Amino acid sequence: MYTCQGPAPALSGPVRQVQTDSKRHPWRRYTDAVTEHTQQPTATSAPLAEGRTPTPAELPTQYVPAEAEGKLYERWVENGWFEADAASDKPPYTIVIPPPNVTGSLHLGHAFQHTLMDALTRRKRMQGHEALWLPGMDHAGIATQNRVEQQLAGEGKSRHDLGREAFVERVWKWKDEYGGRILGQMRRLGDGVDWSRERFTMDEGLSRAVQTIFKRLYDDGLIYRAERIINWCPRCLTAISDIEVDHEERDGELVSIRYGEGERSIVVATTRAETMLGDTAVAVHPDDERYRHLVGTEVELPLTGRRIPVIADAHVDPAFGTGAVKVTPAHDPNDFEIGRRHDLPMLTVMDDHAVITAHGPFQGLDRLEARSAVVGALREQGRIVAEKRPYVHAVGHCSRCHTIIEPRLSMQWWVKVGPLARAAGDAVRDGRVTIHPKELAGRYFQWVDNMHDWCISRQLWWGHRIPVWYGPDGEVRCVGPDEQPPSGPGWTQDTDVLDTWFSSGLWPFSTLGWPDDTPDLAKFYPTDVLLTGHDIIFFWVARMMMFGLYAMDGEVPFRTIALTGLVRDERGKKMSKSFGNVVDPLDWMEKYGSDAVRFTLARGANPGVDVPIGEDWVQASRNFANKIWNATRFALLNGATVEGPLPAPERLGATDRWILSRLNSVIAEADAYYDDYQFAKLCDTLYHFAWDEVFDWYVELSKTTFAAGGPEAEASRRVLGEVLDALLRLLHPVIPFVTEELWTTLTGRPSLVIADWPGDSGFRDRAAEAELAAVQQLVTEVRRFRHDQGLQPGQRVPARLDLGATPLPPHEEAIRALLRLQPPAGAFSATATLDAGGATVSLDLSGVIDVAAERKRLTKDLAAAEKELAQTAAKLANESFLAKAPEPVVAKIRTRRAQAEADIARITAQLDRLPAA
RNA sequence: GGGCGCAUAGCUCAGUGGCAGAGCGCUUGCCUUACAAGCAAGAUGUCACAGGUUCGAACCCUGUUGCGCCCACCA
Repeated sequence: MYTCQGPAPALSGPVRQVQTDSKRHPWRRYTDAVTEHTQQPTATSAPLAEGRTPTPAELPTQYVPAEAEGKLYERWVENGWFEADAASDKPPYTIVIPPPNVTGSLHLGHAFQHTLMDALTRRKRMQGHEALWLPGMDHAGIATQNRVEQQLAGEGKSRHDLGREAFVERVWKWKDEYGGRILGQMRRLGDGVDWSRERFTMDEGLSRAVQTIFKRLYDDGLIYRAERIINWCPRCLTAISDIEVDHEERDGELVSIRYGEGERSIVVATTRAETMLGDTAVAVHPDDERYRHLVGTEVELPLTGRRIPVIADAHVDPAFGTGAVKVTPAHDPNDFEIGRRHDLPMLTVMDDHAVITAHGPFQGLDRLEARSAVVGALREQGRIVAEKRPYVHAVGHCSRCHTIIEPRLSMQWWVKVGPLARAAGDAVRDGRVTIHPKELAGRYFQWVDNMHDWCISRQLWWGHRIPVWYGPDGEVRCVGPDEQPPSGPGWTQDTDVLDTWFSSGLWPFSTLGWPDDTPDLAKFYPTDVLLTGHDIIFFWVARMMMFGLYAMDGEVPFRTIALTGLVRDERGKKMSKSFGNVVDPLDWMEKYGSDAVRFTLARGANPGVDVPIGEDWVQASRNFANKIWNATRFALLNGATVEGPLPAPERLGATDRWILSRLNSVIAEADAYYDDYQFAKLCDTLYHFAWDEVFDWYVELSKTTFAAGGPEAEASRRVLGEVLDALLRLLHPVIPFVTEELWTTLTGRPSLVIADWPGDSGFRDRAAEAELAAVQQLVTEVRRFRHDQGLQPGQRVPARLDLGATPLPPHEEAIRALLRLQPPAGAFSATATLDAGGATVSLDLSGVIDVAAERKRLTKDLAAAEKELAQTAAKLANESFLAKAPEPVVAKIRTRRAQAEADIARITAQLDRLPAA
């Protein structure tokens, strides 16, 4: 008998006013009314009085997630169950959250990754680990600065009107007001993060970590300042790193220009004609016979009146274009290298805004205006040799604002990545860090093995300012966090800030208190899993590896890198604003519950593969949650219990032994899938076990057991309680809300969050499994027959069961109940007899049997069985097969042949027994 | 230019030598007292194409075609 014990919350949700008068309320209207009702829940059930058995009318038949979820989450947080204890002697399990941008809001990609991280930490917590999932946000340099600048623009101001200090203050104010919306959304999603440890990349501790590592790298010669060609965004007005440039194939125009005159002229090709204003040489390949006579001479650079040398450099590809290249060292990375090798002047002809600064008619023109103006002027002079022709080439764009990048000579700060990247590569190569799925390891190596030095300075105001001071006599001093910056006349700090990924690269240890030797750092570093999208392997993952290994004396930042795909729409299309297929997960969470969104995402999570999601699928997940709800409701109404020891197998019927055997197998499978980050298979396994085996078969069978009463029913109540208890525990990491709501009611215990993870007891009962398979086979066969014969599901049919020498006799009552068979009363005339697994079921259909339909059906089955027999027999007659195939395979084929033979005999017998039409 | 991946039911995807699967969708019947957000029964496939290896290929190999992604300083 169910009694409500302890402080568990009662089931909540609206009571559906069950309308039973089907005459006044036709069926269709009834379901519509239900839908409407659940979308706008009004009534809620009062908590059940303690110790009273709920009646069906009191328990809502539909789960309303929106009501339960917020309340449950607050309870978890208030009880401090997500807070990790560094002093605990439990083994640690740590995940740091990929810090979302402070400007961001929760999208399906976050919901997806957060679901998986939450599932991992919740399970580990249940398994007895000191589980820490550490939350926080990234200050997101450019993105945030842009946002606030936009706001200022609305007021007709620019950041320069405010000045640096006031602007940064304004960004902080913005952050306090609008930033971090995503944190509230994470609560809605159910993220079990430790809010007491929330961090921000610009908070005091993390800023100190940034300064510390900068100083250390600087002192080690791994950070330096140099003038190089960098990627310059003329809109953001800052340098950006190579990976912040998106290359897109664009139709450009390749124009050929003649430099010099007559014999001594040379034709070059370019897509950026305006850069010719900064040309300081023409380069040809050293072995190119066509131009050998020109090397060492000078040609006139049109429009400028300058003369520039023709030089030989092996970089030039003689097969491309004319084989001659104009060299603009200040505006092209290759040309810069050529210029360095040949000691050419570096002539800058554009300013920060990509406006021409070179004296002459083009001064003041934007680069694109200048491009056509320059081509026009050249054409007037007859310098355009061939008409410009279309040419597809990759053009770099700013990943933030999509402006075309201008390569530009500039003094910037750099990280020398060589030694750091080598260590980062080795850590994966020698297995100290595992990349999952392993197919994506190649992408990681491709990056760390070929990485160029990293430009880390940004000409922004929002971010960690570079801790370097310049003295009046050209001194450069890098200042550590505990040092006084130099003061006195002429000393100024570098005005640049650091790339936002510099601070996020420290995330796994800076959040734990580094550079201090904190208990958190000792307990929780290295972290266990880094779970993130494969799109930020280079931006973030590789950099954390480099910095982690460097700062933590070679200790890896995480042991496993679990890479996820991107979330797509239900047609597998990328979600984007321009397609109009972007979904706000909050909408779905309100409509179907967080559990439904979480389960759908987890169910699609094949490692490293993109995840499609559609509203229909979320609905299906909601249905699953509701199914669990109702199954538990059934259990409660029938006195399922988790109290007392599980009865010994000898005291249990085959049905109970079967489900316990299956449960333990499923626990083992679930554990394997969790450990391997196979969330899709995990969810599928639990879904089918729960729905197909427990709900559709076990629950149905247990109705008969309960009806019979006695000690077996009593034992069965305990087993049903056990199975549901374990199932709810297994599902809790993925769908924490509905499981919590049900489990606390079922068990009377405080919370699944702090409950134990179920273990595989090792109990298996193959005999019981086979027995129940036979029950299912028989029931399915007779159901099929009933359906084919057009019998109403509820129609009772007199029948005799001859269960013969099968293990089925103990299940006779259950079989009768499932098949709506009643014992024949009085005269019985068998009009149809079915065989399954050695048992026969004879039905009295009082002459209503549709013989033709059944004959057709059986004939079809017979043909299938005969085909199977022919195939298996042929195989077993094949000498080569017998000689070479492994024994289990041969045995399997033999079994199949035997089965086919038995089927043929059975079907033939049934056909023979069919009355004449 | 270099590299990686994919092609299986109407849709989205599992399956990786031994009986072709799941979810959603579809068809038929059903108010069956836990659940119509449900139950029962059912249909649906040139496993992209062409060769090869093998007793046996959706799976391994070669090629073809069509998609997708990542990297890239050839003007």
